[in-house]
Amino acid sequence: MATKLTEFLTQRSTPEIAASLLGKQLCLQTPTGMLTAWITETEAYLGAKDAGAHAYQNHQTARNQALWQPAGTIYIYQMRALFLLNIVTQKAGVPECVLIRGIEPVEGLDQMQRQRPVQLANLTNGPGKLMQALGLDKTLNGQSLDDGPLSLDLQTSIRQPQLVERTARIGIVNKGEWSTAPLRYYVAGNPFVSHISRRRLDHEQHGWVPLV
DNA sequence: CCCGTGATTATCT
DNA sequence: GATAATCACGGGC
Repeated sequence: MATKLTEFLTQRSTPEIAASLLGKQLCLQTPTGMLTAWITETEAYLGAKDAGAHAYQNHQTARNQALWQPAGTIYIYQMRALFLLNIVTQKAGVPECVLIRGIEPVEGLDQMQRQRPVQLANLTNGPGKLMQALGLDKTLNGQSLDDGPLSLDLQTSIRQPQLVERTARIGIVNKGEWSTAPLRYYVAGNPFVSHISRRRLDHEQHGWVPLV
């Protein structure tokens, strides 16, 4: 299983990995129950060459050490009172990662809504919002998805996007070509995606291929 | 002091 | 109701 995850996170480019993470299931074991959700929105960050990345020019600081760890390492950083979740890709020493920007709740929705008491439409459609709904802080920073309470399920309850949209990454400004590079991926029509028009939602299937 | 996110407010339909 | 514009926050450098 751990081998499968390592293969998934190292055998293709990080943009390809970011796109294929859509529909995979994120799982969190909590003292009061299991929380699971499908990934709906991701962004790829391409390490030393990427002016939008924390690891730009191999810039190492105390907070971003996790980026140089092996694939499957959890990288969580804080901004304001928010925590943002990234999954480290590629072999150790290559500081690339995928930012998780949106998830669709599957299991434990009631617990998520207690931990983030807002309307469902605003529960997990943003990188800081989803971490609050999951009840996570930066405790898991530097830990692995192979052990510990947070994991990635590549095999069960997987959904297939009908259409994956690509756009520039959110909030990367004045960074030249990196500001426009199409490194953000999301499930078209899914309501649990940030910065989307409510008018174009798929209210029936949420943008997933229907299960037969 | 700069930065991006989430919340609030304003404007249009 | 939906979308755009504006505000506040607080950690990192």
